[in-house]
Amino acid sequence: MSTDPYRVLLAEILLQRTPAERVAEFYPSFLKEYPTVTHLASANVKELRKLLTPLGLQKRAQWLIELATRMVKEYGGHVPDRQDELTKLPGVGSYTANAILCFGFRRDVSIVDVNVARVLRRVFGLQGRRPPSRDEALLKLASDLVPRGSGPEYNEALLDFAALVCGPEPRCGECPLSRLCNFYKERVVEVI
DNA sequence: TTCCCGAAAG
DNA sequence: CTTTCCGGAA
Repeated sequence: MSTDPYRVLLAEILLQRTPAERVAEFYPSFLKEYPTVTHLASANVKELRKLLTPLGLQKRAQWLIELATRMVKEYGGHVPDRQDELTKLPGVGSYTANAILCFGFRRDVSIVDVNVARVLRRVFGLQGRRPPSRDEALLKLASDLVPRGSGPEYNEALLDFAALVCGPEPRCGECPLSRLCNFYKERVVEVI
């Protein structure tokens, strides 16, 4: 796992509303073109946009350049390591900021995307259908669950679990959590 | 058609 | 609060 905050930032911006598998396909070429914050800050908008074409959301080209430019000017060419500073940057919301803090700086913060939210709601029997970023109860729960010292490993596992096992169509038959999952219990009752 | 490791703008 | 950004695979 890459722990260079810049690489994490770049990856997380590319992953927004974009399948991880397709990002993985193009990420190496991005990193080769723009290996550091400084390279990205002086990037050509049109070239960057061309690289982004197969991934969609081309606003990200403008975001990335402004982002890098401001990191050079305001943070000495480094990625800031505070949530409030990160979310001031274009294209960086609460989710992306937490992902950078976790995977780039090894902070034990929670990372709650729509998939993780689905898992937590199922397991703990929560109702919410609001966006995860505004569901305070869910965020509190998610935060309390992060094991001290293992934030990155825990979050990566949870993300993968949400994608591979507890997806939109849950695979309860091969799920190790079914015994303690509220959703599974309700489901069994439903079948009977 | 929906969905993808969201954020900004309206 | 809702819409828009965005292409491509399933």
